[in-house]
Amino acid sequence: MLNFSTSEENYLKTIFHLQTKDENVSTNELAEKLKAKPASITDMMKKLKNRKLVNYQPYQGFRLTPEGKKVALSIIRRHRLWEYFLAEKLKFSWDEVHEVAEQLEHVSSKKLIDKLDEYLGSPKFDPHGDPIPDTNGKMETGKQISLQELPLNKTARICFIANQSGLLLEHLNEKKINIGASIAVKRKFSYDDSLEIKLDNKLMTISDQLAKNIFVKHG
Amino acid sequence: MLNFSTSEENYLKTIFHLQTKDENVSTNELAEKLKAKPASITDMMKKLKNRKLVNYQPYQGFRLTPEGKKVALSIIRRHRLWEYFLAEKLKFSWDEVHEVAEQLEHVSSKKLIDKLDEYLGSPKFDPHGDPIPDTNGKMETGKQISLQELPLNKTARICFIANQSGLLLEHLNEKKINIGASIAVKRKFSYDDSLEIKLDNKLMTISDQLAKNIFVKHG
DNA sequence: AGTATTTTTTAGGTTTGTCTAAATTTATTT
DNA sequence: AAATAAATTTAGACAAACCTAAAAAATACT
Repeated sequence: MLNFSTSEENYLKTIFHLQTKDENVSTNELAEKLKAKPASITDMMKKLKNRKLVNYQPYQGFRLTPEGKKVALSIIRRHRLWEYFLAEKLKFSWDEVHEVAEQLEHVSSKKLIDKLDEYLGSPKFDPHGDPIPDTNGKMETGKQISLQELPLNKTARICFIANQSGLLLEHLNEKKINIGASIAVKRKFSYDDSLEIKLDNKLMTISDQLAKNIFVKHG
Repeated sequence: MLNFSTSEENYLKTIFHLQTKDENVSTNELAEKLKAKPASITDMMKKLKNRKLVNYQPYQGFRLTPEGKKVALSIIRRHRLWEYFLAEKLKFSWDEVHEVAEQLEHVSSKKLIDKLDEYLGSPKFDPHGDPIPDTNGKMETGKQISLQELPLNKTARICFIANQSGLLLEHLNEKKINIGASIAVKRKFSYDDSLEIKLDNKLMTISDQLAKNIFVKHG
């Protein structure tokens, strides 16, 4: 894979996040996300079109080519792996990791990212619950959310426990709450944000604190 | 501390490495180190002089101001901490770390570096044996000498391995001779210049060839 | 000291990525 | 379908960081 400038990488990454199945990304849309002027977007689109990273026809918006998507995914991979590293190893809080990862993601060394991934144990989700693409750009579908964010009566699967302290794990064990289990939220009590959940056809109540550390995926 | 461009940071860092107590750095000297043309150096010196980071008089060479030195040391700190991280945690070999650290050193987040330092246990030497400056730019100053030059019974710390070949590293590994270890020379055999050394309270004999490649610092 | 050589600087140009302002195309409204 | 508004592109400019070639200063050499 060739080398790209920080600017090009940011454009590709942002287009990836903006584009949907059927709709092209518009110049103004991208300009706003990147905090740049529309004229700058047009300039860059011409360049990226030349490099065959986007499909672009004047006045018609643009989208990534398969090659462009591949590059975007590798940047997103770097970003999310660094976020994971910052949170997990350096103990950054979840809301501080993004800014620093924005810089780290542009360090281009395949070997660095592969070794970082290995060192971290090939995590599948970053600290915001977003899936981390693998070397081939493949990743889990859907976003990981905390149990607290799960809408009422939506069935989901437990896939990750954050902030793994001994006490928390012990508590989960006692309540027989395990990774992989099917779970749904039946009631939310606004007084203390505790939840009534349904697990293995059994109802129980869990605290806000606990719910925030249980991550689930739809489906 | 203000923010500097990658280019400015590379200039400051390189001037720091080139300047000596009494001699200014010359335009050509810096041009060669940075693989740039002399004209580019002059351009940048004007800019850095404006920012009061170097003392520069046309045709007279230049050197860092105290402020410039402070910035240079913080870049060197970042570089060496990342080198340590790459070698120690990601298991890069000593000769691969520099190139990647050249990129990582320009990620500017005070918090990142402080947390990285803490995570690594505030190491004092990087994988090449060079001292790592602390937050205030202070670092170990002792002069590096080869083990062959170390006086009898003086305790010293291993800080640098020269001429690192795979064989040498393997050999050191086998003898459990590591950077940072405390070491002293007990006897010198003039027949073949081999040494009897004390390492971790154990006596062993090493060849002249090996001793010449091990660098230590007093203290 | 006067000339030749080396070093350094100046002048002007290039590339990348940005901008503003004007022109153009597309979309919306009456 | 015109007229108006919005979105997009073009044209031209600018800053950073580099370059080449020519000029100027410092140094070295008879």
